[in-house]
Amino acid sequence: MREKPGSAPAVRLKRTPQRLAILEYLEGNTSHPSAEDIFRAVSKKYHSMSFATVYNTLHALTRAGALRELTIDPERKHYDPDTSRHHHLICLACGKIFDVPEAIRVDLPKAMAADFSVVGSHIEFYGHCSPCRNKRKAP
Amino acid sequence: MREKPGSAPAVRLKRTPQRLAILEYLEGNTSHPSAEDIFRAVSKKYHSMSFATVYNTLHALTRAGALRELTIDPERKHYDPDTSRHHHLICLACGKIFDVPEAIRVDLPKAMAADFSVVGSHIEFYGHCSPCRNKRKAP
DNA sequence: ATAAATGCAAAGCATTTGCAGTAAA
DNA sequence: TTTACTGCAAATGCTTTGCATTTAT
Repeated sequence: MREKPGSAPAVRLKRTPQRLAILEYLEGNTSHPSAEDIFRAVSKKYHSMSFATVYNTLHALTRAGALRELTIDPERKHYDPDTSRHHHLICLACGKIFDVPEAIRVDLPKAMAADFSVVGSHIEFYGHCSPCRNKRKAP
Repeated sequence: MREKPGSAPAVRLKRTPQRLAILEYLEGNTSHPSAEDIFRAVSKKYHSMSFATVYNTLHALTRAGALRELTIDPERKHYDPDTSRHHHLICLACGKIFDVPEAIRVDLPKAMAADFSVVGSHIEFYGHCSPCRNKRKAP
């Protein structure tokens, strides 16, 4: 089961320095970091940072609709500060996640459209990015 | 990082009764069970069944290309015995996963097509199945 | 003041692994 | 007989939680 979008509770979020640091790291970040990536990056400036705070902030931001949780990598969750409709490409060699601007509009086949109300969709592309493709050719 | 498809090792699989029971349960199953679902179902007949064996079998079948691991549910993996190209729909209310026959062919935007070689793609639809829609109206 | 956030450690789950015994081949 | 599989238990890794303390409002 997953979090229902649009059900942001009316909680006032406190602007703590830890949260601001996480927000700053996330701002415009297109690397789709995991919680650990975020923890490591922010810890450099903030030695007292804890995982609990990272997860707490991530959840708060997700609930507030400012962040999107990605369930692409079977090993761990990744976080995307870009909440606009777009898709992703995962390199099978290096594991990096890339943005794919939505230009593609997908619809349910007519036969199913009557039985489901679709709220959103997400495409995952699997393939190889050029650095990894080149590594293959010249090892 | 994820398992590269098509790299099935040349290991001879043994047809143990446990594996056959798991295979039988999976055969034609469209419920997209989790490892625990499978464990519970097969345990009824097979009291000695262990999780290690379930996971072991699941990996073996996945490596052999007879099974597809789904990374849709953030909580746990689900398994799909249908390895043909198709997509999925997840009900946001009940969490059930439904098959969406591929009829939709998606391509990378031209701008990216030069930088990636795409091996496959998978669409996840989010919405509500009719039972859940009806429950909403009449609670 | 007061409600929420932090940080630590412990707990929770899903999944993996080591290994001795067991059973296909 | 050889090689793989089973099942148990312990270990791992990501994520969550409880709680006393601190901090933003």
